[in-house]
Amino acid sequence: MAGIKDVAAEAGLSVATVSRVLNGHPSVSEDARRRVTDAVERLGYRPNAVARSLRTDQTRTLGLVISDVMNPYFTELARSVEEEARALGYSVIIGNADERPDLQDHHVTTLLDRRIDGLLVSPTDGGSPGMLGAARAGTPMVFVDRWIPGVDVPVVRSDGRAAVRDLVAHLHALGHRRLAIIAGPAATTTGRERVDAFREALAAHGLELPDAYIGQGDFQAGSGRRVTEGFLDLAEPPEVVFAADNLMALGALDAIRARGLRVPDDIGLAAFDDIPWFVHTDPPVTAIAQPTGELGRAAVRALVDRIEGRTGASVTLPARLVVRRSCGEPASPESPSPVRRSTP
Amino acid sequence: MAGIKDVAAEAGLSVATVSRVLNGHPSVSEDARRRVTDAVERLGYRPNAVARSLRTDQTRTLGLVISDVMNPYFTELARSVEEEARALGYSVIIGNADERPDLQDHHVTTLLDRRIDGLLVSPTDGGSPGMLGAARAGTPMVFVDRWIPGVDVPVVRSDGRAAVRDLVAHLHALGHRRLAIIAGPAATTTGRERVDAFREALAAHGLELPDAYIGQGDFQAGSGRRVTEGFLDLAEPPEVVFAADNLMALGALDAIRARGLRVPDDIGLAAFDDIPWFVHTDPPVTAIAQPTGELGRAAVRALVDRIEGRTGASVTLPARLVVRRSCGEPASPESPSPVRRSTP
DNA sequence: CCTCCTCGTGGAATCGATTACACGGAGGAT
DNA sequence: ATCCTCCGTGTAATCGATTCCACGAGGAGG
Repeated sequence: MAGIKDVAAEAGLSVATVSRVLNGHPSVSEDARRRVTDAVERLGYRPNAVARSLRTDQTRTLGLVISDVMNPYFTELARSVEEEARALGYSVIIGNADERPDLQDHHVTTLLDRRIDGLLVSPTDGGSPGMLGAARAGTPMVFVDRWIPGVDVPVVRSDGRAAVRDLVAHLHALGHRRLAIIAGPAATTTGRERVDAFREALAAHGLELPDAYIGQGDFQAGSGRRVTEGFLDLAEPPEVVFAADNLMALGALDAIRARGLRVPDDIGLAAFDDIPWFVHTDPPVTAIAQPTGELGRAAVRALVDRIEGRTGASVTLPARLVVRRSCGEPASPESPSPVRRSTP
Repeated sequence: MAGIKDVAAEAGLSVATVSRVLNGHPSVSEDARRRVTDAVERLGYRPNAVARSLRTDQTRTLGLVISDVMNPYFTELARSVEEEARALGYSVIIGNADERPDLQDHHVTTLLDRRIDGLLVSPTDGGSPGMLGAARAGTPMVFVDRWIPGVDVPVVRSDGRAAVRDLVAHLHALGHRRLAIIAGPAATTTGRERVDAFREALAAHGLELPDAYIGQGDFQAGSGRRVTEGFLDLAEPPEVVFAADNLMALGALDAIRARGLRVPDDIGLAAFDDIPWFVHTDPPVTAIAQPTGELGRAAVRALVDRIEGRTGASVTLPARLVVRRSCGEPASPESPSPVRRSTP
């Protein structure tokens, strides 16, 4: 492949001048500029990004370490991250941690070895050594969706508290009193937060959240199924199950269907994270929707701010409730709260 | 960040020896080896992959340019590609072309600029200039899922011909005669192939595929909706719609529901590409399942074979029909063909 | 006419690794 | 004792870019 030397030879100039033309440096004559661009054209020359990165100590690349690519929520996040990064002149390398701390660390170290300019992470657990090390070492970094308390890194996330309150109000208005939750891993912030918000919202209606109604999941479909089976085996099963992510909701749907039960008549279902498929499930699933695309874009902007020496602050965006039919039809036509209803 | 020189100083040896230890070169004394590993440990040294790549002219990185990350089929493909690559000691950089040739070219050139060792592509269209150039320039390359005829690059894909025959036999046995298809872009091989296979299978049953029953889609949900609306507006609408991918099936479901029609009573639906959500839609969707994970793994193996100087041949794996309820219940209890039935 | 700036350009150092080659010392063969 | 071989190690070239510094030409100002 042609190198900068070949271009210089072809243009009859030095590599220094060629480099200056390539980087839009002002002090180059119009004539030289033309000869260089012509030579580049003729040779089909493309600069070697590896060599350039070595010299300039920047790769114009962002690392994104995600908990689980197969989760549509994270897929959408990854997509918006890549879009915004591209708009800002950066590439993105995605690492899929699959909810495994060891894999997360593997990706973090690999990305650091490649000298990415900044790191976007939605941490799997309370903080793997490699990640903490990166944060301490001063690698520009931003947490997205989940974060690690006590680590001084901006967080871009959405606050589901209000939406969970809306959800509980909606369920309460529907007459449901025994509400259960399939929680995420206690080591993740989103895992804990959603349970807390749920419990709080319940309390506001004078309801309790007994331990039997808190199932421990891991954000994967399988755990949603297992936990739901446990709920259904209870002497007094819950009237509604709230899954803390969309994959566990899918598992819950599995378990319910396997028993020959029907949603919402026999048991209601709601989920955190809205996805296109929830419109088409049987029945359509009531869910809490995060502004996923906006989160991804905000995270990239915050990270690039840090990289380029600006401040790059934390961002929190509200989630909102999307009512569908999986918890039962409202008895009265009016909405239980100022909440948008999706088209059926 | 500590460099190899710092390690050499710390260990009281030359950079050459340090490098030899790091790369497991045999001719190093046990003593030197220990002193180096100790120094590495103390300094928390990690080799700079950028510098290493510049010198060795290999990045141990694969590029994967995918048509659409939001499509669960490609997500799963990407996941299996990354897994197999990791097992073989390679990283993967994913580029999302979003079914846009210009974006595809953007990613191909970016990846080439970064000097990736090999390229995995599922081409969006008949072949963008950058991609063709890469193939001609001798970049190790493998097509996955889709390919470009006339370009000498191994192809890893699945053959849906037999499964489509099974599907048509199934529909025919159910009594359906007016069968329509939502085709993919004619510029893609999968777009054309699926229509051809469908038409062929129809012919085997003495059925025709009139032009009015071929809708032109683009593998995105929106086109599935539009095409389906067209079908429903026909004086004699089809009894079953076969979508050439899962996203267009989702769109079809939208369109059908918007008219207040029911599947399968009013109209049947089948899709190419099976995904977990099809089990939970209303009703569960009959689909043709590709061995996605195996495709991704085979593609990586073929590509790495090429990179490392071995041959790396094309691979074709069969797809299979998964019968669910979206085309109607079989009148008689026996299966119409030797086909697996999924659990309801 | 001389001096001083500015501008365009080229030479060469540099980034952090790998690796060809040279070299010194130890040990075996003669 | 001499020579050869082999082994472990170090010196320096190299990969392909960027960029500091020096240099020469040409114009402005004295």
